[in-house]
Amino acid sequence: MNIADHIYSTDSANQDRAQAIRDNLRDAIVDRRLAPGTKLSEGEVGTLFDVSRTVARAALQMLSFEGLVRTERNRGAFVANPSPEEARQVFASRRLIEPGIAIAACGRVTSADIAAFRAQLDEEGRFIAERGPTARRSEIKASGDFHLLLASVAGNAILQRFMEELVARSSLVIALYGRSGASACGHSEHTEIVGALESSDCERASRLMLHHIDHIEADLDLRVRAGPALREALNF
Amino acid sequence: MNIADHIYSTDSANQDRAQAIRDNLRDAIVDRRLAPGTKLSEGEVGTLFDVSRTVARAALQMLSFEGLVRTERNRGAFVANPSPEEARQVFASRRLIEPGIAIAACGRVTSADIAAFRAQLDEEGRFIAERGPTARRSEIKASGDFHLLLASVAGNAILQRFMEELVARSSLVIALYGRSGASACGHSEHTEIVGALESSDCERASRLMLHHIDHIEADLDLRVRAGPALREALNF
DNA sequence: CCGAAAAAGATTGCATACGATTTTTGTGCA
DNA sequence: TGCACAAAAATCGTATGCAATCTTTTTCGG
Repeated sequence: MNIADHIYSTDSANQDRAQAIRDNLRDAIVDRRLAPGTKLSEGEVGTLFDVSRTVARAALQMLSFEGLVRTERNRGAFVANPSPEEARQVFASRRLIEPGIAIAACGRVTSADIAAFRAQLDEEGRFIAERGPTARRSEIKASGDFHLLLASVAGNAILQRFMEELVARSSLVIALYGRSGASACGHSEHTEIVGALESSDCERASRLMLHHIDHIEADLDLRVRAGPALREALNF
Repeated sequence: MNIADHIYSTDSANQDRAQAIRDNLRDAIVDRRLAPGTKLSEGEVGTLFDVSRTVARAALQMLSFEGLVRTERNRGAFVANPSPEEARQVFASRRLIEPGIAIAACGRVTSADIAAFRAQLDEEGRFIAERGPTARRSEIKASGDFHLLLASVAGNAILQRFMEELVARSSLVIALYGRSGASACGHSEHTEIVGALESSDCERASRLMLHHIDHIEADLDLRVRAGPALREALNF
């Protein structure tokens, strides 16, 4: 049994190893342990997870589909470095989809779901209270998980997958363009949304979600700067 | 210039052959030249397109991500056979997304776009007038292309890709569960939507789109039947 | 000393090879 | 004939090898 197996046996009984590697890399990207622009060479990924380039390549292809890595022919794969325009499109998509997801979830939410939401909110709160970069990462991830939980409650597998992609890309965007930690604010908004769900006020849940997304995007600084392009050119 | 060109010209010149094979297979699936449940073996696809299994496998993996192909470990890839529940989710997703796309497109549409829409509608009309299964296939494809054209006008690459997936899956669903050819009706609705776009009546365009999707779904017979499961069991 | 061309090294794209698993075919027995 | 079981064929999952392409280093002329 190799290292990778040891790590991921608990994670999930994924059909193939490529998917497990994909999940792991995605977490690393979303957590910002892998900075935008970082090169992900097939060989390196392969040796890191103790698989051949074939499998590593498949994992990178999956991430490329999700928009988390960008591949250039004969050059390789890099952690995506979304432009301000892409960032705007991500949030435009979320503004379009998530209020509807909130309504759908509101119509199907059970008491067990509410309990799951409460647990999720608690975890979020814990990470916000903590200090340090690790807690910060966990906080971003937990914030995204709230939206994914909502999507799963909505009961539409297709929309759920779309949301997974949008949340992951949002994490990248926030990492790149986030100005402050308006996270506490985000947390209170999450709490409000759960409250609306609990009282079956679907219209309110939808409206709160829309405002929430607006607030997240308002915290971004999407002005074009030379920074990212330069860093990109220097292959950093 | 067809829709596919329209979509991918902006994206990038096709990176590799796998993508070309993917496009080809997708067309075949959407056109129903490949029936749901058909086995797509890596070797067969490879020899058919004169590439190695490696490349064929990559193409099948892409289709699997789009939901057009279902892969089973150690068994292979099959053209997707969406269940009635999946069909409902596809249309629920479209009801959520496409009215918003119509509004976005309405706010950005140019006279050149209108001309493209007119050409698209003309082509649709031609296929409807013709008889025979080939025209029928082209008609379904043209109908989908209308929605993809609208998505491209909306100017959001992420939503555009979501729509590509949803339209492709819709074609599968219609092929499986379509009752009649309410296509003429669909055509007239497309015409109306273009009219709304032309007069910049965004609210109306959005409303017409929602009704249009409802009409398409209303033409489906989503009752569960033994048929597909049996055919599936027989590996046909 | 600096810049450009050339060689060396690294990395990707793709094909092929081989073990593992599944499916099909063939055979013996009731 | 019909069924269980084993051999054979087909197919998949994965590793590895080679050519093409890109990147880096070295070398040489100015």
